[in-house]
Amino acid sequence: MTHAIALVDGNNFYVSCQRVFDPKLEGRPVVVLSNNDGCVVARSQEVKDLGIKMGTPWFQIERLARQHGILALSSNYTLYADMSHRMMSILGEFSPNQEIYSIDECFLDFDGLARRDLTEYGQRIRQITRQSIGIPVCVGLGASKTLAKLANHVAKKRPAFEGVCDFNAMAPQALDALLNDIAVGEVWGVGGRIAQRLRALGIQSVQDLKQARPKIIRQQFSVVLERTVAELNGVSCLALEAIAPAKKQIMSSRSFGVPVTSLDELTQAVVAYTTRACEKLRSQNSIAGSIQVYLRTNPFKETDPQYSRGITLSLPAPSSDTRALVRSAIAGLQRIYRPGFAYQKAGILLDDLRPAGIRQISLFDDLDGEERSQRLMTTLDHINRKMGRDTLRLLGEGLEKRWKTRACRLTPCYTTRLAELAIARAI
DNA sequence: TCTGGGGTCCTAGGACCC
DNA sequence: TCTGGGGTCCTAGGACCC
Repeated sequence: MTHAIALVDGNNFYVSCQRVFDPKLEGRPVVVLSNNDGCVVARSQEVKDLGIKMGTPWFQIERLARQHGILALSSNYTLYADMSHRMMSILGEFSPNQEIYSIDECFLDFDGLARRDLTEYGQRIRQITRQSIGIPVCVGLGASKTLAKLANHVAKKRPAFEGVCDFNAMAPQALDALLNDIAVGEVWGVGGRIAQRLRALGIQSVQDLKQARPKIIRQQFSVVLERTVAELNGVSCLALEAIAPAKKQIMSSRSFGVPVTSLDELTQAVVAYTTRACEKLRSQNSIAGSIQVYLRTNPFKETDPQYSRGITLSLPAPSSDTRALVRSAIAGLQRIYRPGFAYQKAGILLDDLRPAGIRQISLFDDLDGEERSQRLMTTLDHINRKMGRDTLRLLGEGLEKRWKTRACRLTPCYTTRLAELAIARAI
């Protein structure tokens, strides 16, 4: 039996979230910038029509932006995360089996609904989501995740489909003709490099890749791309993962708002990043066995002396205690720091993660101390959840935080902070 | 002046073992 | 001149995704 898998995603998600709370943005060209107000990470349709590409540095298009009245906003991840939760819980109502794949997209399993008119069902999903939270979405359907992603691309790019495209409902010849008309680089898992190599082999369109010999693809590329070919042929190789597996690494890194030279300030930043990563670590109930610290100067400033280094330290014992991980992180930083450079970024990576509670106990372990540590961290997390992030924190983060990321165009946290609720006025 | 952050998976190659 | 074969584990690096 043919599977029916849907991919639903929010159109221009970050921009759409902003528009829900500020109607003045409707119909205007709007971009959302990455951390540090660096690059364009979301664009409204008006901006896409101007030919501005994803990832363009803001300073390169500032003049163009003034000409066309483009409004730029700092990214407000608190808002997007909250809107994402709401959207996902609405979409989850349409299938017993949902995989949340990213902040703005999820797969839905429609296998049990095979008798329904799924195109109509897709339209209903769009309508309800729009009504409930004001986010426009598109729906793609196919027999595998890869096909569902591709169908979603078609639903977005080709107005004739009106936001819903079901490959399963198309005649085989019509589908082949459509796939023949889509560049191979649009396939999920085919990035710039692989697309280039495929083209060199004469594989230009999605249809070409679908018809490629799996054995050759495996030889020339990898087992991953071989799987993609199978998926394009309707053989589902990638299962829907309704329960997100625990992360294997947890990273926290940021570019600085201003260049940083002193070990003191780098230490503050590293303490802050480690604190964040440990919160994430504990929230998935894991402990870390090792931590990597790295720092680097700004590679774009080619005239400046460059330095980039990282170091991995094994912890004396796997832990999720912020204090223990911070100790290791600082020790690592001290070993790789060199004075005389203008640093642009630092980060840490928690690695060798495993579930808390499963570990080898050694003769010298301080079990009482460990219990105290756990109680302390639980209390810390509880207070910070209740009273707001950073209510309780290590002094090592510093107070002034000159190095903090820039966000000059930040909008309010409309849905998560009482003081920043949107205000509606009746006229 | 100004160029993001956070993840995953796979492969190749070296070290080491029997 | 000739110089085993097969396995595991680890790490670094590449490619991809959003």
